[in-house]
Amino acid sequence: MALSDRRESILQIVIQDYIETATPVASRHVVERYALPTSAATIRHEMRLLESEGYLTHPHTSAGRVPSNRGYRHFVQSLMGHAELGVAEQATVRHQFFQAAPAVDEWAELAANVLARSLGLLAVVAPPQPQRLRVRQLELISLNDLLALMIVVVQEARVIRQLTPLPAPCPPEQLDAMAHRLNSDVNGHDADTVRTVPAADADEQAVLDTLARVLDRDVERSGVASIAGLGGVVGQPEFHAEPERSLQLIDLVDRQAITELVPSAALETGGLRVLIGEDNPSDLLQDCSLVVAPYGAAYGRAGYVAIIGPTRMNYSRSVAATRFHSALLQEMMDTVYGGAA
Amino acid sequence: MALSDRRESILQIVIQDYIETATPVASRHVVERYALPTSAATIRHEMRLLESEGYLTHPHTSAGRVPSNRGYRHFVQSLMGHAELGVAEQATVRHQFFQAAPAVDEWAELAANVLARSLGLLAVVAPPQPQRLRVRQLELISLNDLLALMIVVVQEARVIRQLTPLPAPCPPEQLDAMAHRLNSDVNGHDADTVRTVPAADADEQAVLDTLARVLDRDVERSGVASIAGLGGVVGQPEFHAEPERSLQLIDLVDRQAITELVPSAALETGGLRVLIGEDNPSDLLQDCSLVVAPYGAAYGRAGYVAIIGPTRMNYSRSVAATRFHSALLQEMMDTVYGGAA
DNA sequence: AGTTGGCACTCTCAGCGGGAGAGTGCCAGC
DNA sequence: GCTGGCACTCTCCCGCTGAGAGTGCCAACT
Repeated sequence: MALSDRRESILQIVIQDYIETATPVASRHVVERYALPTSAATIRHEMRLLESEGYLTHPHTSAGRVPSNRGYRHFVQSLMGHAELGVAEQATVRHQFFQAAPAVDEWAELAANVLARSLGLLAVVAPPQPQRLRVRQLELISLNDLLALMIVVVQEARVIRQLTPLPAPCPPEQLDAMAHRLNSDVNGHDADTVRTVPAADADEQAVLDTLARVLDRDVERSGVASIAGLGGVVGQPEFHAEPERSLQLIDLVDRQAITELVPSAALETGGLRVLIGEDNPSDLLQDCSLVVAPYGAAYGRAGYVAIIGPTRMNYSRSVAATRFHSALLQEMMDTVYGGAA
Repeated sequence: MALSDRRESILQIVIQDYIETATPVASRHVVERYALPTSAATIRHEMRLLESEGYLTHPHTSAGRVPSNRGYRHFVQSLMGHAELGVAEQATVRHQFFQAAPAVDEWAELAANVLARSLGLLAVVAPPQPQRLRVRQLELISLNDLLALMIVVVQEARVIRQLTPLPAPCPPEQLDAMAHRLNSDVNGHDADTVRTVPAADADEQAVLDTLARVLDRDVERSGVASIAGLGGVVGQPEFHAEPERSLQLIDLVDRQAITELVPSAALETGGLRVLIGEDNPSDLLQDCSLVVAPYGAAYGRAGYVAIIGPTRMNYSRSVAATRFHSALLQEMMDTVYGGAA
């Protein structure tokens, strides 16, 4: 059902006020602060109707109004408009990114930090996860006759290091020769192909085995997300009241488990999504909202930029920042790895 | 002053009981639980004397005894004995480490996680920070004619990636040739020496400049510590009571600022140290204890393994685990990088 | 029909007081 | 030097109360 213009603007005022103050907003407060040309009684009447339609709630009889999840949802869809980050802020962030080392996971780390700081909420940024890694260059460094350090540069711009035990003693020069020989055999190949390369001796076999194993292992590892802003989010008043809630969240972050709560469903749609309260798949985020946007789908399983906070978060800023960062990460990946993909 | 044997054993019982239960320990509780051959009144008398000597305190008149910082200090120095990790646990941890990628910072990450999990406290592990980085191999990958990706493998077993803009257009084959040419010039050199290498053209100059810059920058970056176990430590009862305290700590962790609170003074002595309560240099850790052990001093500024928790932590386990992990990290560095240092 | 002032009603929150419980401190006797 | 007994003190929990904040509704007004 459609809301009258006045009712919509009252809803908007209530939500924005509540987002700002975190206290239930009273009718009198609304007319005074926003200098409305009506009396408190009228606002009260409208609020009552908004409540009966499910947009607002009431913690208890003698408290002001609080937006319901439905209210937030309407706000996000129709009321909030399309905010963008300020040009100055955009420029600052861009600058930081181009200064950083050009590794997707370091970008993710940086993005999480910047987002967390600027929004005061929890930010989770995961790099895209390639389906497979292909060897670009293999180097073997002799530590002693029975132990070598393997360094693999892969086309997907990661570098992997791994210790390899050598079954038969192998002096440095021999190891160099082996690396040189193997390089042409494995160049451009992924784990499965590496497994089909024939080995000249036991040491070569050991090296090839290790190589195939780390190529598989690092596919997993490259999807690891960066998390920042825990301090900001547990400092929010909603967590202040309920310590168990904060503990759950802290534990989730500490164990890196929030990563699994960013629903893959949200990523399949391909665009930015806002999940409010019970939209959220996990019970642990029941009173929280999630803003998430994917990026880099061309480089494997898509990465994402996500913001998690209380349902009373600043959606406008969160959405703008999330959109900007996901686009920026996409752009940077295209610039740096676009040719190689 | 020396304590009588009985008084010492009572002190030990009180401390161990308090560490376990986190509740003030009463005289009657002591005689019952530990089946002492004396009456509660006697214990009470002894406790009173221990209190007058400063080893115990009293939250209020009708509460049991709680160890004072002095009490903990005495416990750590004289009462606790020399605990070691169980052989099975040692073997498990060792195994995990040799499975992992052989990069100091990943070891640090792993150590922090293992420690945090096994102790339920906050663990901070910093890798040693080399004074300078020396180039082992330089690779340049052409992204487009004006942008290259530089990959530098340094002798200190780190790999650095950085974008480099090229002032003059440079096709891929030309870039490969440049990398090949430069490799012999920079091999084994640090930032300062790289700056003295003459450049053949503007592009080479740009590459060399970038190289010198990232060598300097990554010296900083390589000292970054890993932190784990926040969930465990704020779940401790002492934090439950005071939410502001937890918030401060969470914020410290979130901003990576605890790293600066592990006092460098504690590292200069060269061995394991236990700092209890006001021993601690920072006000923010006033009610906390810190167990810290350095390692890898041969590889630059020493790294460290640190445990942070409430003063009521299990010192015996913490010290044993810290000692074991610092020794293990030392050993692993010697095995893997010992030759190169 | 929409708006407004007024007023009763409801619910929270902070502060107060008292009773139960836990432990100590001390004393007198062994 | 040890012990049982007992008074004393302090916390914690419970229920109560009064103030304050806001609403809901009604009757009157435009």
